Formats: sequence, C-alpha cells, structure tokens
Amino acid sequence: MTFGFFEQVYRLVRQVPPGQVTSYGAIAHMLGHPHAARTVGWALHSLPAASDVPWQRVINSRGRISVASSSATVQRALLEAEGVEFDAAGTVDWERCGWTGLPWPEIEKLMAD
DNA sequence: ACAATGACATAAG
DNA sequence: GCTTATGCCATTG
Repeated sequence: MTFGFFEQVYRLVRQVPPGQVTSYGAIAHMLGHPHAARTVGWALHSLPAASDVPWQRVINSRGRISVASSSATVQRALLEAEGVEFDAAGTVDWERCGWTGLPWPEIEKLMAD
C-alpha cells in the first residue's frame, strides 16, 4: 500500500474548506495516529504541484508556515487569497481560521470509500 | 530487518 | 521569539 497513509492524509486535507487552516498534528490525530505529524508533513511535501490537495491549508501547530523555500511565499499568497489572515509575525489565528475538523462519521466514511 | 529521512510537536535554555 | 534537544511515525534505500 504505497498510498496507505498518504492517501488518508490527502483525503482529509481535501476536506479542509477554503479560508480555514489546520495543523499536521491535527491531521495525524484524526487519522488515528496522534504522533505521526512528521509523516503527515512528509506526505504533503511529496505531493505533486498539480494535485487537487489544498496542502497550503496545512501549517504547523503555532499557526506558522514552516516550509523554508519559495513555496512558503506561494503558500501564504494562496491562503491570503482564500481569506486567511496573517498577523504582523506571519501567524494565523486558530480562533479565526482554524479548522475544527470533520465529525467522526464523515472521516470514517472517507476512509471506507 | 536496520539506518536514514522529513513541510512536526513539545519542552527547555 | 529563536535555537537546541528529544520523541514519534510511515516511507525508502
């Protein structure tokens, strides 16, 4: 299952509505792997640019973009275009744009499909 | 099966 | 707030 865990991550990230963001840890936790945040990040990193997965809506726990390349600029631009607001320090307010996640039945259905 | 890797998370200095 | 150290996990060579 080359797409085992990655596929799960992709499906969940695809559910993130525009204008909202979530964290790697939250994704991992929803998938039943509370400590697999690193793997989630790796999954998104290896994601092709042409993918339909809104990888830009997934950031680190502090509400900051951790990527250290030109993608960071693109990511922030995409998020701002969706309505996500950054403060002076380039941080996102979870209160404002944080994604609460899907109800369990929805997640379960995504995994089953 | 073992060692290395990585867009993380958290605690400590 | 930034840097360093440690823990965790799935994927890859």
